[in-house]
Amino acid sequence: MQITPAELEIMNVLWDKPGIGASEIADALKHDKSWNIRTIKTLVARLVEKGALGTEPDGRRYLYRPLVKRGDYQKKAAKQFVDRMFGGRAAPLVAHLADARGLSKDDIAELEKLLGELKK
Amino acid sequence: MQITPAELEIMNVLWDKPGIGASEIADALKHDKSWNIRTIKTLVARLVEKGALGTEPDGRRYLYRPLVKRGDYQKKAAKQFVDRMFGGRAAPLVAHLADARGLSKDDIAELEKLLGELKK
DNA sequence: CTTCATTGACTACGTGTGTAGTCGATACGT
DNA sequence: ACGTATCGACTACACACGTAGTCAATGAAG
Repeated sequence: MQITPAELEIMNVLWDKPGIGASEIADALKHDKSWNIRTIKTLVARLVEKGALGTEPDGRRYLYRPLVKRGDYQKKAAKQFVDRMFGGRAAPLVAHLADARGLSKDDIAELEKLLGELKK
Repeated sequence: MQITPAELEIMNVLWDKPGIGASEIADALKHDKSWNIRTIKTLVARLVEKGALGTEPDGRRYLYRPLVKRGDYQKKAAKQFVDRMFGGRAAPLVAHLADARGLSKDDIAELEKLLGELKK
């Protein structure tokens, strides 16, 4: 189930707020993206075709809802990315994120907690 | 500087062994990928066009060498990926990797060391 | 009821990407 | 010297992707 970057924007909206129609998706994206409603509908249609979204009739329109869980997709994508870019090693990835100031103090604290749990 | 997944395979070979020609790249990839030498040459040509690879004549052929440092590219790609998939938060990414068994004991130890340094 | 907006279905189109073929020049084996 | 393998340059082509237009039906607003 390949989801492209543009499609992912749609998925993110629907993961946050499942069961809305195309125009509501457009509203949710209006501030970050300046996508034509047509563009959004095309992306949604492709996601339905791919099986990433399910439809539910609501009058003369559809409501959409993710069929893929956000966490599942993230997990798969993360593994793929690390495999491709870092030969499967996670540590260098984290090092780079730190270096790119991608890690806040909170992140670091969270990671420490995580590692504590993993060691058990 | 956009590098596609297929192109990245080429870059990985050249980051490991800079200054080789197209046929040596083909040799290095022969076991994992079954790419026609033409395909490899096309990918290499595109990378040269993009400025990701430099050329150096060697008789009637070229030797290639990365103009982009592996670490720099990894860092940029990592940041992009985390932004897109996790809204910039690294911790959930690491959690997913752990869950996908993408983290070995060594990784965990390495990450702990890393976090120790980051806290300073 | 007429007009206008909105909807899903279908179509379009430039660029990117994976995968490779053609061609003319040249090096290499015999 | 001659055929063959190989090189770089150029070309090809299908499918993916971002971006949007057309069309016929339908619903909403006046």
